[in-house]
Amino acid sequence: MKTALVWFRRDLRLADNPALAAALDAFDRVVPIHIHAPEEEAPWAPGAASRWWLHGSLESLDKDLRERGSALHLARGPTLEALLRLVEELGASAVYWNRLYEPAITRRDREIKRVLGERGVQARSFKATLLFEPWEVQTNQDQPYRVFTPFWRKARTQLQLRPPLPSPKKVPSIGAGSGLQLAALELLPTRNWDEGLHARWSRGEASAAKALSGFVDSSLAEYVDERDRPDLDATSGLSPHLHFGEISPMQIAWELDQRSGRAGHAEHANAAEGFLRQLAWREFSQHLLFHFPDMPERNLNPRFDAFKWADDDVGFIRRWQQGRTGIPMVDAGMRELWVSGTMHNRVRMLVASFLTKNLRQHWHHGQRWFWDTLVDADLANNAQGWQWTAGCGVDASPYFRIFNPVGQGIKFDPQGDYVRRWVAELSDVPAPLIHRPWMDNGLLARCGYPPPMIDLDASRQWALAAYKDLRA
DNA sequence: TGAAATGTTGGGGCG
DNA sequence: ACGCCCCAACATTTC
Repeated sequence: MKTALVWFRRDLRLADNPALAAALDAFDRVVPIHIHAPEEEAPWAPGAASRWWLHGSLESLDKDLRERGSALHLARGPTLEALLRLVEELGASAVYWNRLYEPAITRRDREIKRVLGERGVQARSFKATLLFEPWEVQTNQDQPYRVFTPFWRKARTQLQLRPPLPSPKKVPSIGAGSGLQLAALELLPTRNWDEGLHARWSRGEASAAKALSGFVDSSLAEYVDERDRPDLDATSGLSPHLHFGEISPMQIAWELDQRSGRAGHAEHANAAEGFLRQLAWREFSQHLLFHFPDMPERNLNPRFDAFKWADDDVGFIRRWQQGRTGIPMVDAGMRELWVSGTMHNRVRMLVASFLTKNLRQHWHHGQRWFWDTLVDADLANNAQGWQWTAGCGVDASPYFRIFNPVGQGIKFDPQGDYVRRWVAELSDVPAPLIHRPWMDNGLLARCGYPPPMIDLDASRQWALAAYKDLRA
């Protein structure tokens, strides 16, 4: 009897899982394992919202495995020691896993591969998490890309769709005794702040598939036109599912292609292409992080190191975090984040612009808050997004691009429904005033809503001046 | 994946 | 009919 371990990390699905499929092909017994070792990802160990998601996703995977005659074996790190112990205990001759690309993880996994190899244990990793591995897309001079559009132009020509691997009907396993209980990982909050998360999200592979089909059925056709509208339900909501690998980008790309091909309408194809382009941002972020591993810590554009941030202002940062800035669109976004663990992408850009430009607080503060509160917190996406808005990234928004949260509100939340949904104090304010309630004398006091913590126009001028300094 | 300031154009009111 | 002005709409420039 030949036994393999399949080491689940952020590929918490059974369908389209190349490591699992390959192990099932080649071995008599396959033991699915997950090793809890957050300290190995320091300083970017998963935040609170991510841990909440992980709990549910592991629970779901375990249930799906049990329906197939197996179960998820949980262990605690250090990962290498846990793997060696399990290999020994189970008499396994191989460990299979799907690749991740973050610096701390690639470093660790390379070492694990080396040690397993030395001990005569076959260690194989697979491509599963991305459409393009970071080294697969290169300029004609064999360099990594730094700008999204040329990256995508090149990658698009290389995209080879394939049908997703089917979910195995059975996972022949053996009891891998003495595993940990999920509760022992202590992933869930001790204080009860996760009601909003439960209300918004269903975790696990089946929920991910449902989110995809729901999106494709009801929103894809309008995606290009409506994806910037936080007041509408126009986005896919797939990002946390993707982050934890409950669904693969290939499953999504394949489904999009099937639908647009079948429908045969140009607009369907156009919508599918638009969504694929958004998926490509995720690929691009991973590409950048792989080639520029200090992206989460350091400005990709070193000229920006000289930028004069305002002194850290804990009071400012806290008001931003709590959604008490007095700017309705900013507060709506920050409260949506706190309550539901997510924020509409356009609003992410706008609150980030507000923190880094109007308040001129270092982008690290925003990055860290998002890291802890987003259920889709992803090292590459998060770092790339913050560097983009702050203007210090390689393909960054130019320094003078400062969002006006009032203008953004009027444009993308025209009736104010988004603000009313998240900012209870403003629930009775009519559309013309909703994005600038301070224009009506006495309205703020009646609503119990704070005045703007900062003058938008003056702080804009201030930021422009600071950024101009940098250029000189 | 801006916003505001400035420039240009063209239609309509009006003497 | 014509020129003039106003101004909205759009385009371009600048930060």
